[in-house]
Amino acid sequence: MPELKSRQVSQLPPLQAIRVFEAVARHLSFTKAAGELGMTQAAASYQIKLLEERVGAPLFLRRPKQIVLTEAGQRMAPAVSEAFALLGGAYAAARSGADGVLCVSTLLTFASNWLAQHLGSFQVAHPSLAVRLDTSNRLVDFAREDIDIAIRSGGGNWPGVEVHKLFNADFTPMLSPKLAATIGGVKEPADLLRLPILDPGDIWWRDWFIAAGLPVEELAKRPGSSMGAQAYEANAAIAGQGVPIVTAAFFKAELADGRLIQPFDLVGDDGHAYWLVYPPARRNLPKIRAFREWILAELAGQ
Amino acid sequence: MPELKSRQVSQLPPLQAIRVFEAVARHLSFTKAAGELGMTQAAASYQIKLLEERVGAPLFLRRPKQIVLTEAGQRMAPAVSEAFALLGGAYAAARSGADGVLCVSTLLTFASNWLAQHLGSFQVAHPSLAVRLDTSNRLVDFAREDIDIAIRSGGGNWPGVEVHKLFNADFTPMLSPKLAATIGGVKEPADLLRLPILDPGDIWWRDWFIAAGLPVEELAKRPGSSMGAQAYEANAAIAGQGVPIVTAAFFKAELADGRLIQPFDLVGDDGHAYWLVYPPARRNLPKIRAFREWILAELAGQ
DNA sequence: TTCAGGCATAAGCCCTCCTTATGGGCCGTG
DNA sequence: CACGGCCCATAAGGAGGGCTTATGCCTGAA
Repeated sequence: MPELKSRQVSQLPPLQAIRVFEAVARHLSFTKAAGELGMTQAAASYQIKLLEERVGAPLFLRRPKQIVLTEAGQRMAPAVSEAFALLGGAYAAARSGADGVLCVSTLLTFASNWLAQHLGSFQVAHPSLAVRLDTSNRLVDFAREDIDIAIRSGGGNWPGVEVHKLFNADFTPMLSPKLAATIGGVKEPADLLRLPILDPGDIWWRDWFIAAGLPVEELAKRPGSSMGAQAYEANAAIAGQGVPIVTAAFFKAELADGRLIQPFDLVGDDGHAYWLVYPPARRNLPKIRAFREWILAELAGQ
Repeated sequence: MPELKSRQVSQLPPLQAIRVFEAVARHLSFTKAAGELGMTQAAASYQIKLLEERVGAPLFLRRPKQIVLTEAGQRMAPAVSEAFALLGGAYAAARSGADGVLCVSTLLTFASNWLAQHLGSFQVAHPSLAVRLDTSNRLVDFAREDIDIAIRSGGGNWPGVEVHKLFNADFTPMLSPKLAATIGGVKEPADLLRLPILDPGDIWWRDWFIAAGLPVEELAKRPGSSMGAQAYEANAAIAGQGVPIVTAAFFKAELADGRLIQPFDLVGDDGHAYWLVYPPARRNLPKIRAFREWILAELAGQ
């Protein structure tokens, strides 16, 4: 469609040439403008000549020691400068805006069990970065939603995204030291049978009982009450209300300060893990890099 | 200077990509925008992807039946549209402005002897074209002065300009019929010796006297009074005050209506001529073309 | 007169950007 | 439910725009 093309071309000037014109008009010098634009004087000369032919009139008068704008050039220069200022502003705004807000899509579990406790340190480290959490269990599609980076749980084999493993979604019983003390300490798995089990219907309990050699039937006898989020169960555990089976990695802080204890090294593992994922194209964006490095360091450093 | 270049590039976006972005943002469709810009959908997709990588954030969310602007895209779109409107306006203004005013540099002689009588018909034929005359005898340099087209006298061999010969700068005596009648008509060159010679010091008289076989000494005896412009001498001649030697082509109208007569076919010619000149690059500009065609037709048609 | 600064021009090459071709996702309809 | 249409993404390939280097010209200053 050469016709359409030529029509369009005549409506709007060659942009590269216009950019050069703007610089030349500001400096009133081909050489200086070329320097500012990072190109040679010859290139600037070429572009101006091109533009003059398109406009149909000279834009500069070549005087010995300097150039001056022609009437046509004077008409064009102010508006062009303003347009470029606008363009530059918009671009910069989009760029910095892109750096200023980080949209994290995260699983509910991860948000309440881990991010809630740790995000503060990220904010402190990057005060200029506003974090917007988008909490849902959908598998976000970076092409369709305005999301920068996400936490997913699963096998880690998603196409078209860059992934970093955060930790395995393993599970093991946890309880408060006080509760353990009520039965003289928890020495072996069977001791758990003498304590309240939180959410005994959880599939994880079943797996763990099997791995630990405990009778699965015991679980069925217990009163079932699913709390949903691990954080709630953990709180109940801290309060001494019973023993949940949870992902230890979520509660490193509680383990560290003694509010909770992990009585056994035995952990269940269904092969799933938590992953940090983002589009490969944005791997090196400052905010992506900042979040990635922070979260990996945070997990490694504890 | 790769450093400078990359710095610059990061300050201002890739312009072609921005132009595509503007169209896409307006249509909210890659395909339609590509159509408007006279390129393929693939090209639009490519440019948007490029821009998104530069900005560091997606600008559009790809939804099934249509695309929508992301937050970053929304921030950018209005300013970008405005900037392009500005650019388009400035460009159009420069373009049309370039077509609206025609600067003609002309020799004093030509202006008063020919243009003054004829320019009116050009104005009538091109009412939207304003003509600005720049009258001087300098040899204008199109690179240094804001001139569109010029009339020059000389050999016609100037480098770097396009030339059209208007007519030879020949010369021959002219006089009013009444003055001729006072001596019973002018039949042969020698008859002129019985009449007043206007500006007898003019080199043209000398040349013509020699060509006509008249005694050159006669000229020296006459009272010298140079009037300068041929138009003044012609007026004096019409008033019957004497005989000037002038370029016949300037006075076709006077010859046609009988105010002046050219008694002899003998014309002097020093090889010079009047020429229309302009930069080759502007050969096809509407206003250049209009003036050229008009002046050539005007001279041919008489 | 020579030198320095600045623009124009020519030749040549690289890389951007566009095209064609193809595939995938989602929608509607028969 | 399958099929065709619409729209966008991607890959490969090619043309030409636009940059660089090299050189020349002009002018004003020393």
